[in-house]
Amino acid sequence: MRTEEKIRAFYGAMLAAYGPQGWWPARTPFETIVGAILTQNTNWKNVERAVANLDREGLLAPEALDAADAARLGQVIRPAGYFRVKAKRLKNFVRMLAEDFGGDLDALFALPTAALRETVLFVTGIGPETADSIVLYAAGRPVFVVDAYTARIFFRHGLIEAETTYEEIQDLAQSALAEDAKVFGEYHALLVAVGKRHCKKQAPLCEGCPLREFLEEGQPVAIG
DNA sequence: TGCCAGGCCGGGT
DNA sequence: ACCCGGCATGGC
Repeated sequence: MRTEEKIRAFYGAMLAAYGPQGWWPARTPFETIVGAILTQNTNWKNVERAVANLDREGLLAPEALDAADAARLGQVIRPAGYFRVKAKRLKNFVRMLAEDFGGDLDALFALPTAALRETVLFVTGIGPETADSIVLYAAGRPVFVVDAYTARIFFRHGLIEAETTYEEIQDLAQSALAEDAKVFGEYHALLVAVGKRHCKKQAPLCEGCPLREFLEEGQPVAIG
């Protein structure tokens, strides 16, 4: 099976196994952005606590975050880990939003996709994955989000090299799939679902993995 | 109990 | 242009 065929086949297999994931798990686009920043290299469970704290403190709004003291904000989001760094990153985003878009998320989202991505990416603390998560899940644009699970699963199935870059993986996925935000969103969420259950860093738990049928015969599933 | 989680930055080479 | 240490909490 060719690489792009395989990427398409993965989708059906994952969907059949787990059903639609309905990502991003947030009530508003702004909460999606906050979650995207907080979940950097962090267990989602911890992010949920931090988001609940923000909500309780009335900080799930751009103006409130912009006005909040960074040290206090850090304490509120503490369960998410890297709390000092992430407090700064959240504030970096809302500062940009205030300065360049009058604090209006819809004004930011009025940008064409490429400009939107670049603008968000320019914020210190927002890298490619976080930017794409925002562009896809908060703004609803068709960009494919690549994360650690994406790279690991694709690599272990021989679809990419260990050195393949973020943009290369993204291009690969986007060329294999229809340009559809809904599909991209489900695909990424499903990869995370598979990854959490069956593709941990140490030890590929291929037993019961819905993608197991796509492994080459006798393929030794390299760790990486 | 150590390893890992839905990354990214900044300084050094 | 890479390479790497640092950032931090909670789950298993």
